[in-house]
Amino acid sequence: MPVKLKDLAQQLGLSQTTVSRALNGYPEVSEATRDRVLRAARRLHYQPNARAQRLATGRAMAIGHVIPTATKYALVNPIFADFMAGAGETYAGAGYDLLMSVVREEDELDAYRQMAARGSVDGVIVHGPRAEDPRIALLKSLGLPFVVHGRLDGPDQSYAWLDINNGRSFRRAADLLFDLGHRRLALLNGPEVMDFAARRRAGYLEAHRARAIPADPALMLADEMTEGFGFRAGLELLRSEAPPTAFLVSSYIIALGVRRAAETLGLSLGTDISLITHDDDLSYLNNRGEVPAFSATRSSAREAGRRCAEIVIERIAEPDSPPLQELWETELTIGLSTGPCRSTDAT
Amino acid sequence: MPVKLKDLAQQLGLSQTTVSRALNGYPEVSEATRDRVLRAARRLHYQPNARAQRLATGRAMAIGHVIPTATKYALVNPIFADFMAGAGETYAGAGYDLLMSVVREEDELDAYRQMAARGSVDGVIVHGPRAEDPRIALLKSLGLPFVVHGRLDGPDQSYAWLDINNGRSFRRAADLLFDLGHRRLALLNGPEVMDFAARRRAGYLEAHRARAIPADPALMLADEMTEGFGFRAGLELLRSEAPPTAFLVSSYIIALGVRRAAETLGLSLGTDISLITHDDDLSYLNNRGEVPAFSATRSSAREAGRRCAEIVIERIAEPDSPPLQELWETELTIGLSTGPCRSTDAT
DNA sequence: GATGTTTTCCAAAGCGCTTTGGACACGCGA
DNA sequence: TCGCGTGTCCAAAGCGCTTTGGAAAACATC
Repeated sequence: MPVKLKDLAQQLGLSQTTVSRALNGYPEVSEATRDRVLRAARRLHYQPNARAQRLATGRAMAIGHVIPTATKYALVNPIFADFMAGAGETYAGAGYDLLMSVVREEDELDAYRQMAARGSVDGVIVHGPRAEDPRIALLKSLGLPFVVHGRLDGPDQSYAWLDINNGRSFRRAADLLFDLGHRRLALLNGPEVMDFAARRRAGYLEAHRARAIPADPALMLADEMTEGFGFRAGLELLRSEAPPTAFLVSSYIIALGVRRAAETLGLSLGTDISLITHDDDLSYLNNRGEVPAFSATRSSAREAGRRCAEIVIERIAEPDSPPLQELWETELTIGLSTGPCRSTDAT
Repeated sequence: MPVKLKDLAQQLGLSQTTVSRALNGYPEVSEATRDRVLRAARRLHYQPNARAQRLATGRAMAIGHVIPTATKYALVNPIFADFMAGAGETYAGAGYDLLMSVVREEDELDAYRQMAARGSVDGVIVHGPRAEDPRIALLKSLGLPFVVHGRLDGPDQSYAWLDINNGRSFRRAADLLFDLGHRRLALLNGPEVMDFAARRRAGYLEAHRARAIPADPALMLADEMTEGFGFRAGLELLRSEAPPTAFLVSSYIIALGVRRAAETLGLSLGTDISLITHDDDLSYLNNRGEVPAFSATRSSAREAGRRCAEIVIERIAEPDSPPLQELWETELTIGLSTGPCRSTDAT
């Protein structure tokens, strides 16, 4: 039987009011009694009942993350764990809980509605925005504070988001490959209904346009970001009539597949062909070290999680403040997977 | 302003009691009025306030997952996302929320204590049990229903767990490699303070003992299950005086690193050297298809998540029932990474 | 028709906190 | 002395549900 506020008050010969105020740092209580209260609370291992607190304050002290358990565009992807870990750290520090709701894709919007109606969270983080994503409008109409990890074009641009500069990131990566003499760059992208993938493609195309190099549609593939996709696509492209000399890929996992394909064909990354991947700096795919295995556009998913959590907490505190929007640049780091173009017909 | 029970009752000209009972399926209400109530609830989009419900019922309707944000033995590993997705599906179906708490490793036990004391969850799932794990004893003393994903030896064996047969799994894999003529098997394991890793090592050793083949300590490595570990260890072992002809590795991610090492040295998996990995059947590392890339001991992390969630929900419903313990066998599936031993000195 | 029994509903008391609207004591200046 | 602010504290009224302990009505039994 846990000790409750009433018990504590009784022990101290004080009212619940005073004890509550003492614990919550209100000024209407003398330092002497506050001290007494805190001391007793510690001694009796008093922990306020979360359920009661939430009802009384009308706040859930929780942030929601809705994860569609999709067959397509699965969010159950490698960056997810790191992002959540980052967000979770911030929540813990701020006294918030992290509520994760895994739902079928078609129930996704309902999940948000329900969170709002039932009051089980004070705010949410929106993952993986897609083109024409209905979630922003919904959340606005629900009045539920939120922040988007990523962003999206659309008529209404007044919402909080945190994104990396996907366009510039891939533009720069493509530029680098061009500078190395490559002319035929394959793009292995994530599903291009996802906003981030669309922007990366745009950056890739922009780099071509800037140099008046035609972009070959046959070199631009998009699919789920699995190792298998990288392998199959890599194999197919490298065996084709006019193979690419370099790859620009959207995820480390895809890159691993491409490397397998290359090595299956006896080609070596960094010498025979070049590759630059986006790298979410995941804890279990460490691409650091003196010389990283892959040249990469790097941005930490974990750091993004941390910051998104901060932003949503700020928005809960001040829902009417102008929405924060942060665009992070990525680091373009050179690793072992890039080198000058060797192909004879490249020049 | 959301519609609440009181409003609904007023609208219907009924008491809150009756409406509540009608909604919650109690028998003390006629079918006619129940129907009327449900209809009105739907029409007015009534959603019971979760906070109030939790306080009134004394149940949190949430399951906790404590994730230590460790530098060592990080749980932020690839299987995590899939496991959570599986568990989340079950929770959603049963009306439970998933509460995730990311804490510093030294605060881990406190996180459980707090969950129990504050009543923010009804039960927890314990991840990644380690040797002499204090969590089981703690949770028992807290009276918080729980299930362990994995298991561990210890004096008190009466707790619920779900584990794969790590010992037999690696025993069988080693046997297969022996049958293929290999005699020097490298073991690239996870940190052996983790129970699963210790059992895999035991299985590996048992296979050696059964054939009276000495196990070379130089071939047995354990570390964080990263791609980098696989690469470095693979490189080092393959370059050594007496290299292994086959690898037994604890994670797909490690296996990817070993493959990189092998191919860096111009060796090909399945012909020059063999490899069997444990495969958690992760959605983004699909090792299926007609012939999988890796021979593997396979068991779905997602399925495990689903089942663990079911078990913990059962335990919440009946805390005094005898604890369920499930030991799953893995599938030993043959892929492209295994073949007969070619080494001349193998026979 | 009187007496149980069952069905159907309700008023009110929680759940364990926070917060409102005083009450009381004390010190201060007028 | 009075009045007034100020610093401390408290009783009680929420928060929005569930649940207890009836009461009234409807039905069955003799």
